[in-house]
Amino acid sequence: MNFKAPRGTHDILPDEAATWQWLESTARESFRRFGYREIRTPLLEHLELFERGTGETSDVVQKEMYAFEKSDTRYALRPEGTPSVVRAYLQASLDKTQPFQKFFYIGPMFRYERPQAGRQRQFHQLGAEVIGADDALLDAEVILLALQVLEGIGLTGQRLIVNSSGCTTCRPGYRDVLHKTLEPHIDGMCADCDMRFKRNVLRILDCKKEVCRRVVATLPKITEHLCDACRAHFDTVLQALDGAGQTYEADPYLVRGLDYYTRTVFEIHHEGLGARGAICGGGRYDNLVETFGGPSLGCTGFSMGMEGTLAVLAGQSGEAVAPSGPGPDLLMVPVGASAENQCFQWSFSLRDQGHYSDITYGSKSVKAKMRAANRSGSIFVAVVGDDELAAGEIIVKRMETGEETKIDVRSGTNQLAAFLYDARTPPT
RNA sequence: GUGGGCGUAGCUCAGACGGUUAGAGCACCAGGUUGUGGCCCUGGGGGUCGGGGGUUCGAAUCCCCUCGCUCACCCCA
Repeated sequence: MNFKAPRGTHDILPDEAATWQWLESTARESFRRFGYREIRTPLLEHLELFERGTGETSDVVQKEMYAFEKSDTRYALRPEGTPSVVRAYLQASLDKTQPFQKFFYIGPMFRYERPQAGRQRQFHQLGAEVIGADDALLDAEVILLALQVLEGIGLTGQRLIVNSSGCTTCRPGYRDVLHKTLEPHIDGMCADCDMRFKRNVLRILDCKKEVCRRVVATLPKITEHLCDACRAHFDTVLQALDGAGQTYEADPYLVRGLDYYTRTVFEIHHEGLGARGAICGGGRYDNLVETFGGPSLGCTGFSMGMEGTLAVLAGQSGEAVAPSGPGPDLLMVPVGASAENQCFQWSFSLRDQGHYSDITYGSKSVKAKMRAANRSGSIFVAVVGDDELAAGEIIVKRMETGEETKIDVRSGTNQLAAFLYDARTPPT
């Protein structure tokens, strides 16, 4: 083999594609029930969209983007979906015509990282975005929606973690408090935290090193420093989750990596996903529309990693999660060139009449073709040679029982089609 | 970008104090049935032992380099 798929990318072969389609259709049904409509945006965007949207200080933008220049224009393969959705919303002037929108998307994203469990360079996300309202209930809605998708595919054992990250009014104050409280301890903490102390103190909160965790445990919590509006917003979210009977863990040290988050943030974790526990994350981002030159509009949403979700599900159920597709209704095994041509035509005609019909190809023995027919999962198989052509009738064999039925084909496939139709219609 | 583990047939793996022609199971193909599947029997194809270099009379096996996969860190879905 001369070529391999690039590192961090992989093929989804037909057997596996069935599982993906099943995940997608299950998610689509959840989106439909919640009133979210699909949006499809380009995989290719202007680099600046993510620099300003996702945030110049985020690692995603700083070192993980597939960026390139063509004819003096800088492009990037999208590393996430949210900025594109907001851009599309504004570009279509929806803020002026129908400002409240619920979107969902499903598709590939690209980040240049070292692959590991549940993480690829081309990976797939499904997600939802609500633009145009600041109701706390919508935060609860997208959380419940994300959980609904996971329930829909039968996943169990997921944990919901929620927090508020404040807003432009109260977060700066909390940041100062953290700086002051951490100052005396920072020397004893890890090198990464030393960096975070200078660049983005909040990140220190979710450092996993034992030394740092001990210090973090003594730090003031953001929930104690929220402004009144953020406090009330967060309480409403939690009450809505309570009301829906949804359990959660309020973790005051939950921090998210993208710059645009305000107020509600959440993650859904699952222990089946190795070290990185989050299969889904999201929250509110009330400043992004304005950042892109639009009006001040509240937004909230989530995105879910599909590779990770399927990996966790596969681990849970042991093996394949979706059945492979059914075989043909009728598979014809032609013997000889004229039979092959006739079977080809009959098969084409049967398809026209709504049946999944096919013929075996290749110059193999009948025995070999029957083996292949058996593997294909065909309900009926018919061996067709000169005798059948001369008699004008073929013998279809029900593979499961071996039962054989003669069918007249002198006037084409009508009787054959009717037989196949009856065979799959349960008797009344 | 950093660190650990692993690379032998399509798959799962044996073979490792260096020693004939590198094996098994599964899968695949063919025959046993001149035109009938599954089960069974028999046979067959398929490997530059990830790649390159070195040590040696001799390397899948020892040494060095390299590539790939994988897990973890960073970060994140």
